[in-house]
Amino acid sequence: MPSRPVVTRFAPSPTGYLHIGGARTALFNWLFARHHGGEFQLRIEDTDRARSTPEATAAILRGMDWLGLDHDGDVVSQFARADRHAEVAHQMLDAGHAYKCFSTQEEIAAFRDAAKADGKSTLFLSPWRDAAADSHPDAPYVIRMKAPRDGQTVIDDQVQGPVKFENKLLDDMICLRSDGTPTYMLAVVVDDHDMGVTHVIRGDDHLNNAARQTLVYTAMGWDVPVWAHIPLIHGPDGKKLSKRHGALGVEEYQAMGYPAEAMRNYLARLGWSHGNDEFFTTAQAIAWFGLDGIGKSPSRFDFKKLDNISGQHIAALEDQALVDQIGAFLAVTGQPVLSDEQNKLMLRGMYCLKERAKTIPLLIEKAEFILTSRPIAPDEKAAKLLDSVSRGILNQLTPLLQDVSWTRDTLEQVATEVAEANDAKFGKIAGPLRAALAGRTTTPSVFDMMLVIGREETIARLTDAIG
RNA sequence: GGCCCGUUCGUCUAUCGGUUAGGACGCCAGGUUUUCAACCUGGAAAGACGAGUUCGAUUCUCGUACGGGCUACCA
Repeated sequence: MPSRPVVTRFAPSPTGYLHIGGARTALFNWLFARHHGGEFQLRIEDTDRARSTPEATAAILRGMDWLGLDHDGDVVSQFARADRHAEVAHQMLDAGHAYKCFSTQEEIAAFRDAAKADGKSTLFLSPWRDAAADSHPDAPYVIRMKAPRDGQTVIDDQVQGPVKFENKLLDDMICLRSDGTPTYMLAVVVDDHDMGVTHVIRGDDHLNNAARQTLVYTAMGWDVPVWAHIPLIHGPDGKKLSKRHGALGVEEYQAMGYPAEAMRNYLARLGWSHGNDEFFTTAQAIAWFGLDGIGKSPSRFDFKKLDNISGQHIAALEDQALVDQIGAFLAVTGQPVLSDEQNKLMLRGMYCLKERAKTIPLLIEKAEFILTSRPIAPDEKAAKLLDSVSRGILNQLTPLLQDVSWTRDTLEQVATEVAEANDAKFGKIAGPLRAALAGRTTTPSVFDMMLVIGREETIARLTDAIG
């Protein structure tokens, strides 16, 4: 293994939002770099000018930022390095590793159509590969790699194992287009080399490309990076993830209220494992992550499991961190943020909220009794519980609350006594109490609510309900 | 069509020739309970198929089937 420090990179093309598969690829690269104390770099592959947009770049950056995948150094624009790519293409040309090809796109397309019709290989063998310079016409040309026609190229992939490719099946890929711009195939190699990338961790849709790219490394005399091609994430139906599966962009997950910590945990677990560990912190993931833990088969995205993991993280997060996350969530989703007073109450009540929510919005829903204010308008179900009999019992309870010590034990004792005095169990008055305090039928424990909002507010709400 | 990769409970996965094939999510049943959630106990649930190697295959090899990827002057 090289003694060079580990350098990984995530290299998305800015043609849309950061999708969930890309996010996982980024996460693996990030975890690997952090595990080794190396660098994680970000490169935007924007050489396709027609499809690249600054909006997409911004969305990718936002997604990375939300997931907490911080990169080292500046964001590299592949397009900005076009001159360097052209330089390398010409170096290969000068060294005899590449050649000028004057075949037009129409000629090549016609060849392929014919080959396809005949059921023959569509591999295009340029007639210009060995043409003498004095036979070159004065016409536009591309620079093609002069790939070896014999032997084989082996990709020693850290996930897939050794993969062999017959060189005769590899085409002379275009490095520089006829307009002088570089192709991705060339640019990716030049950039990875120049950026000092030691480990290329990417989707296995690039596995075939790795063979042709290896040829460029070899031609230039550069070190070939360590390859790790990870399986793609599939949709619930096992097919390739696509828009019809919904929720593809990471920002949508943010908007659904999954904590970033939970997303990192779930995404890491998708295709990577560390024994039977399911729930872990980011710090643990960094400590444990390695290429040998990556599986070889594609995995499917499962919201049920994400929900579960998310719930565990919410329960485990610090109260203040959760209050902060609620604030961030509200801001991102364009909702009014909480007042200082509400935040204070949220912090005080978080202990009885966080054990029961799988996502941030669910957490907010459970906190309705904190966020609401008098007079409380009970919803339909709650209103039903506040019948005359129940109101009568609450009327007995309310004055007793005036002087008891405001602790869970005494509140529970008083409530139970009132219930028994009415020949009922506590369960009988829990519903009406809940309805009166929150105006809802699903809330935290009634005693927890009383403790959080305090004696004065409790009595006021009960008095309102008694009417 | 050609090349490449993959295939363990419904899902995510453990297993690195010898296990009653383990865990998690989900599901079902029961328990607890102050609604929801949580929690506790129990349960159903898997090696795609066929050969071969071996004393012994989920594990190694080959074939088949199925799924996926690539096959652009896209990335």
